[in-house]
Amino acid sequence: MSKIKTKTSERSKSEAKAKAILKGAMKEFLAHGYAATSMDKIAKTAGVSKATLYSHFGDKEGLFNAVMQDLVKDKFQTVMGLQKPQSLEQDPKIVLSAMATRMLDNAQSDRTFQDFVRIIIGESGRFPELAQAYVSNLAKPAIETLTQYFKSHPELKLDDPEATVRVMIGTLVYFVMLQEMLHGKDILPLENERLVNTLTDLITKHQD
Amino acid sequence: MSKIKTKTSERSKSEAKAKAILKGAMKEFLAHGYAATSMDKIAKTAGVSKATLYSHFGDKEGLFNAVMQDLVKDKFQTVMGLQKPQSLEQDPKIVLSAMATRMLDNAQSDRTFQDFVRIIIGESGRFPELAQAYVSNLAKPAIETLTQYFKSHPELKLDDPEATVRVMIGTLVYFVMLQEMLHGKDILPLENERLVNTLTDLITKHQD
DNA sequence: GTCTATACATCGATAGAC
DNA sequence: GTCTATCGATGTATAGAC
Repeated sequence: MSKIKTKTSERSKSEAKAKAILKGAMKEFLAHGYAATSMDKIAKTAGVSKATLYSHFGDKEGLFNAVMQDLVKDKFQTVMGLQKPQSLEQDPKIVLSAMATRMLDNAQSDRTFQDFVRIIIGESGRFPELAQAYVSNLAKPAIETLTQYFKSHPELKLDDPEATVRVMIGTLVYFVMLQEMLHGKDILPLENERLVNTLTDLITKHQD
Repeated sequence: MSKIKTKTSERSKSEAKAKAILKGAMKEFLAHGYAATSMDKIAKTAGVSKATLYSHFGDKEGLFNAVMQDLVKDKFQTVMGLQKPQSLEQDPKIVLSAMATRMLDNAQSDRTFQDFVRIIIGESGRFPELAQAYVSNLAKPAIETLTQYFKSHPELKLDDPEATVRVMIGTLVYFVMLQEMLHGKDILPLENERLVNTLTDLITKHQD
C-alpha cells in the first residue's frame, strides 16, 4: 500500500512539473516566438531546472510542439463555441450578425489568441506541420460548421456556400489582424459594427 | 581631379557593399526570421566581413529595419500596380473580377511577398513600428484607392464602400494565407475562381 | 573602409551527484 | 526524477592592423 502511495505521489509530482513547464513555456513562446525564447528562461519561469525540461520533452522543438498542440486544443473549444449559432430557428440575418460580432469581440480581447496566431503564421515557414495542424484542427472545423449552417438555410440563396464562408471568415480574421495584431487601429479606424453590418448585408442580400 | 575621382570611387565601392549587404540580409531575414538569422550568416551571404555590417548599419536591429524599409517600398509598387483597374470605363463586375484574380495570382506566385507578410506578422509583437509601417505604407493606400473606385461607381449601390473594401481585401489576403502560407491548399482545397466569383457576385449584387 | 581576430555572453544540451 | 555544474558551439559586437 505504501508502495502504491509512493508511486502515485511521485507520478503526481512529475506530472505537476510537466504542467508547470508547459505553462511557463507557453508564456515565453507566445511572448517572444520560437527562436528568441531560451530554455534557460523557460526553466526559470517554470520554476524547474533546465535538465528537467529535457528529461520531459526531449529537446526545444519537442517542448515547442507540445505547447502548440496544447494551444490548438484549447483554442478549438473557443472557436467552435463562438461560431455555434445560439438559436438556429432565428432569422439568419440576426444569427450571422450576432455570430460575427461575438467572434470579433472575442478575438479582439483575447491577447493570447492573437499571440497564438502570430506564432502560427510567423513560424509557418520553419514549422509547416504546425501550420497544417492549425488548418486541420481549427480553420477546417470552423469553416465546415459554418458551411453546414449556410447549406441548411436555402432561403439565403447562396450560389456557393463554401466560398461564402471563406469571405466571412477572411473578412473577420484579417480585420482583427490589421486593427489589433498589426496595431493599425489608429491608422485605419473602423468600427466593428460597420464591418459586421456590411458583411451581413452582403450575404443576406438575396434573401429580400 | 584625381582627388575627386578617388572619393567618388570610394563612395561607390562603399555603396556597392551596402547594397550587397542589404541583398544578403534580405534573403536571410526573409528565409529565417529576425531572431534565427545570425550576423555571421548574413556576412557570408553578402560576401563581406561582419565588421562591415556593423560599420554600415550600427547593429542587427538597424540592419533589419533597413531591410524591411526597402521591402515595404518595393512591395508598394507591386500592390498599387496590381489593384489599379486597367480600364475604368468597363463594367465594375468585370473590373473587380479581373482585379481580384490578378491579386490572387500574383500573391500566390510571389514567395518573397509571402515571406514578407510572414515576417511582418510574426515580428509585429517585437517590432510594432514595422507593423505600422506596413499598415501606413501598404494596407492604407491599397484600401483607400479601392475605396475611391467604389465611391466613383454609385451604380454598385454600396451602403458602406470603405467597409466593403475591407471585405474584399480581407477575403483575398486570408485566402492566400490559408492556402499558401499555412500550407492548407491540400487540406481545404478551393479554386481561385470560386472565391473570386462569389466575392464579385456579393459586391455587385445590388447592381442588377 | 574593410579586414582578421577575438572578447564576452548566451545558446542548446548533457554528465554526474543525490 | 531533479538538481548543479559545465561542455562546446554559436551569438552579437568590437579592437586593431592595413
